[in-house]
Formats: sequence, C-alpha cells, structure tokens
Amino acid sequence: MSQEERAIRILDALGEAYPDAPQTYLRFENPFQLLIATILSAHTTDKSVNSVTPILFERFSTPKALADAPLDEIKEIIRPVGTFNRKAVYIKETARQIVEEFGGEVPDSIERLARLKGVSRKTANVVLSSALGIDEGIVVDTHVARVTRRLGLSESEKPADIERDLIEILPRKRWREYARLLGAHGRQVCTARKPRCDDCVIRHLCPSAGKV
DNA sequence: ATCCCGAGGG
DNA sequence: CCCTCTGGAT
Repeated sequence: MSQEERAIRILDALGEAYPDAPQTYLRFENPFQLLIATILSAHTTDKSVNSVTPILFERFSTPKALADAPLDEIKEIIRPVGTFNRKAVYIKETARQIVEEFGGEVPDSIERLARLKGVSRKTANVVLSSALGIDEGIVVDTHVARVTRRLGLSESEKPADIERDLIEILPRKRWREYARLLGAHGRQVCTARKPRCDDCVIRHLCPSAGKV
C-alpha cells in the first residue's frame, strides 16, 4: 500500500472515531482573539491558555484596548501560561501593529501575519486555517508531528520538514482534515507518554503500535 | 523528570 | 545551531 493510500485510510478511520473534533482547541470568538490566544499557546497547553483568555478579552476587548493596556496588568492576567514576561510584550506589540499597520484588522495572509511580534509562519497558518478557513499549509503542532512520525508518514524531526513531507503525500483538500484529526488523536489516544494503543482505531495501520 | 498546539535572539 | 523563557499537569 502506498503512503498516499495509507494516509487516506488513516484519515477515514479517524474521521469516524472523532466526528466532532474541532480544528483548534483554543477558545475564541473572532480572529483577533484567536491570534492572541495562539501567540500565548507557544510551548504551553491549550488548557492554560483557555484559562486566561476570557479574563484578558473581557478586560481588553479590542486591539486598541490591548495596545494601550498597562504591561503589568497584562502580565498579571496571563501569568498561568508561563513565559508571561515575553508573551505580554508580544501580544501588546502585536495589538499595536494591528492598529497602526493593519487598520485594526487581523491580516489575512501568511506574509503579513508573520510580521507580527510572536507570530511565526506556523502560528499564521493556525489563524488562517481555524479563524478564516484558509489553507496555505498543514498545521504541524507537536501532537500532529508526534503521531505523523509514529505512523511512519514522515521520518523528519522538524515540524517544517514534516509539513513538507505531508504536503507531498496528501491532496490539498485533506490538509485541514489531517491537522484536525491527528490533533484529536494525539491528544486523546496517541499521547506523548503512555499512548493507549489498545484503544487506537488505526493500530492496524501503525508501525509503532505497541512499541512506544 | 518531562511535556505542553514555540518564537526570538545570539 | 543553540539558548532562554516559565507555569501547570502528569
């Protein structure tokens, strides 16, 4: 069976297992909120981000409000996500850039998004894909990367290289679905520590089953 | 001890 | 390429 064929079978099986899996586990009500939440999510759990963003957005609901917010107050609110000294600067600066350089609107291209403080191309892809429904790449977070490697769909280490491998295997129409379903699987079953292979619906397609 | 939807800077 | 940032969960 070719890699392409195997990848499709994996997607079909996961689609049945997780019919309601969301595109992102970050909570947001508009593109600006998702952008800020995604910056905060660097090297942290979505749970910790979701614990602070409602408070943050109630206090500072617009890009202008966040751009003008006292840094110390931002730090205090986002403290639980860790590395808050930097992230407070990043989100305040990003808010300022949106106000001053983008007319108060979240940009809708990777190039302009990635110009924002704390926003890489990957983060830009998350925002485009989840908030705006635009797919210019495959979002390879640590969950997607780990599961992809265990499934033998990529031997690469770096997320950017894994993404390149996947783009060659998957038709563009399935990119969104891939990130969504492997993210769900990585979080619920194919976890970093003690993966639950007994409960895995694609173990028959996985060369790592029972070996991790 | 290790991991979590990493990014900036040296 | 390497280091640093940092709290919370397991």
